[in-house]
Formats: sequence, structure tokens, C-alpha cells
Amino acid sequence: MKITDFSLKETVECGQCFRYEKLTENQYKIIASNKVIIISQNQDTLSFSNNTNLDFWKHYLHLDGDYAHIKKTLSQNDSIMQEAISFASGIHLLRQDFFETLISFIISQNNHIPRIRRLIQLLCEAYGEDLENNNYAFPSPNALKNVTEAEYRAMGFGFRGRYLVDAVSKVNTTDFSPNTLSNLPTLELRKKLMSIVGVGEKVADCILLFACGRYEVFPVDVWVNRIYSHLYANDEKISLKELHNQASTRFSSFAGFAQQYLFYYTRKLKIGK
DNA sequence: ATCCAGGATCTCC
DNA sequence: GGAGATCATGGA
Repeated sequence: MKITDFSLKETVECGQCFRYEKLTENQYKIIASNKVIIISQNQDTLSFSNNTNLDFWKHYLHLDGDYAHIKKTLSQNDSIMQEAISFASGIHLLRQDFFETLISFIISQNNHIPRIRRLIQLLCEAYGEDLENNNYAFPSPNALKNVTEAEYRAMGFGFRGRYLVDAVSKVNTTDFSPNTLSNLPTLELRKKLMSIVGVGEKVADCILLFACGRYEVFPVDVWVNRIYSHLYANDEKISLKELHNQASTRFSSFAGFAQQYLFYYTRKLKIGK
């Protein structure tokens, strides 16, 4: 199929998802929820290894998003953002599964991306359904309901074991239904997410952005913190609350996209450190 | 070897 | 309600 304003490489490698494997240049195996696929991109042509879940993958990749409009809006009167966007003008924000995103970003805290990927893979192999050829689905909340903190620690999750136990428990006992996830106002949903032990502002914002379509949120990690203050605040130290205020004013309803461009920009250039 | 990671929590004040 | 220590682990 024909696509514009989309890069498979930039989209899967920009740190929002963890279950992918680069097969060749511009060809990736992606596992999301309980589905696996191989996707190839040749310039403006995207091809899928099979057509059985095409609607799912088109939705997942956010191919219906108007990225030309988003990029144009963010670039307006902002040469810094214009520069950041030019480094990764094909990034899309994926529409990921809620539970998978919740667990993945709890694991992500104070951790390196290669190790995050390893731990998630370990979790899927231990508790996820074998889809085909040793490709494992992300475990369901039910599949994890009896896993103990000690077992998580034995697998290498460290202090995050306690957080995972609480997250699984809360998902299994309180209302995180798709209806609730789509209807609660962003701030209320954020508060509800942060009631889970191990979910703070940053992890909550990642879930809101990557799994709940709340594109106005602006997750701030160490990298975004550095790059933002470097590019927009003359390297001055800036409180988290103030950073959120500025991002909201500056980027408005597209703050989440801006954050993703900045994150990719920082990590590729290794600047701002 | 020492530092650090897509942070959150706990403990002080 | 804000600053500082602490938490497990392994990649760089």
C-alpha cells in the first residue's frame, strides 16, 4: 500500500515500543498484543507479510493520522521544532495495547532500552501464549495474576517486582475497560493510573500517549528534560511542573508528537548532555 | 571500573 | 510540598 509521512524505521525505533526486531534495512518483525507480522518499507510503499490482520496493523501504525498537518502546525513559528522534525519526519505515534504499555513502561523506569527489551521478552516467553515459531504474545492480566514479587525478582526485574504485582492486581480488580479508558478525562485517567504503585507522572503520561490516544500529554524523562531545557530554556534548570506548563502552551494538543520528535532528536544526536 | 538508565517511592524537613 | 537517598541490574 502507498503511504506518506511515515517511516517504519523511525516509528519502531523511537522508543515507544519494545517488541520489534530489525531483519534487514527497512524490514522489521513486530509483535503487538497477540499478533506478529513482518513489515517492509520501500520508500512510499508498505508491504505486510500477510493480510489477515491488516486493519489491526493499519490502526496500530496510525496510518490514518494527518501527520502533514501535525508537523506543519508544530513547525509554525518554531525553528527548533522544525529542525527536530526534519531528523525524524516519519515518526508515527503507535496505538498500543493498554496492559502491554502499562507493564512495559513500569519496567522501563530507571532502565536502559536494551535491558527493557530483554526483560519484556523474558516475561513474554515465560507467561505469554506461543503464537507461532517461538513468537510469544504479551501475557494477559489473567496469565500474570498469580506471579509473585519473588518470582519477578528472580527473573531480574529487581525493585520493579513489587510494582508489577500491584499493577496486575489493580487491572484485574478495578475498571480499566476500553470504555473507561476512552471516556475518562485525561487528568482523571492520569490520576487513576498513578494510583498504581510504581506508576508516577512519567509512566502515566507514556500510557496516556502510547495506549490511550491522549496526544496532548508530554512525558518527561531524563532525555526530554535535558533537550528541552537545552533548546528552549538556555540550559537553565526547570521544574517538572514548569516544563509541563511550557510544553502545554507551546505545543498544545500536539505536545505528545512534539515530545516524540524531541526524544528521537536527542537520542540520535546525543546532545543536550 | 564506575556511571547511568524513557523513575518512583520513602524519608526527612 | 520540595530536596535527597535508595532501589536491582547490566550495558556502555
